Amino acid sequence: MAFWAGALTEAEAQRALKGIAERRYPAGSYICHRGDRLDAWTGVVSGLVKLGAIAESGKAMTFAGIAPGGWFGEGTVIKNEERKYDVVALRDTRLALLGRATFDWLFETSVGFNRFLVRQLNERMGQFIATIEHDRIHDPEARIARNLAWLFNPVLYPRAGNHIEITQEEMGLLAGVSRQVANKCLARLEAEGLIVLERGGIVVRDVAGLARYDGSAVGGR
DNA sequence: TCATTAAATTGTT
DNA sequence: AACAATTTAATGA
Repeated sequence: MAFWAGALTEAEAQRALKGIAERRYPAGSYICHRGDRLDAWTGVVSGLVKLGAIAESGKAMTFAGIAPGGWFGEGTVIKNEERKYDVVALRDTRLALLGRATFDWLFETSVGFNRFLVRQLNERMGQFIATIEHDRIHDPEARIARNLAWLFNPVLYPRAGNHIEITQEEMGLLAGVSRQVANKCLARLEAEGLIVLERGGIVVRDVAGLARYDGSAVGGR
């Protein structure tokens, strides 16, 4: 089961399990649109989803990519408001949905659950701050690097290892660039020793290096 | 186990 | 966007 369940007591975990439903989404489908009311805290069981929004200017913006083991939507559930972003399945995806009633119960009852939430919110905050600091990232290579680093955040996605299964096409969808550009950028990042490319996957050698990548580092332009 | 084929992914133009 | 090259998965002898 989900790793946050480890922070719960036996009784809490059992009740949480009963409140969870699972749904499947085919690749490319919208899980929900901005403005929808989806009263569930959502976890990625398998697959890959993207949180993002379309600005009024028409520019697409990615807030975060969520890999298996990642959970999102707690803000929407806690504040009982509409979604502030779009959620898209980048590939065939299975989601675990924790209903509002159960979420509220855990929120009121479980110390472990709240610890987990605070940790998660704090980590997200740090991620956004880092994004704002670097501001206006138009360099596609830097965007690829940042999105990759997000996927390897050890707090948000506590998987073991430094390998992720993701195609270059999916990487491009995440960063908002074409597959061709993603291909070139990844090749450069590999040349700089930050990552190693595999077929259908990427091995990260230097997560910190990716996180602070600003396009002016090594081979910079 | 090996050969053939289909599908997916990557590298280029 | 289209094409070629490469790798993997599936199938059947």
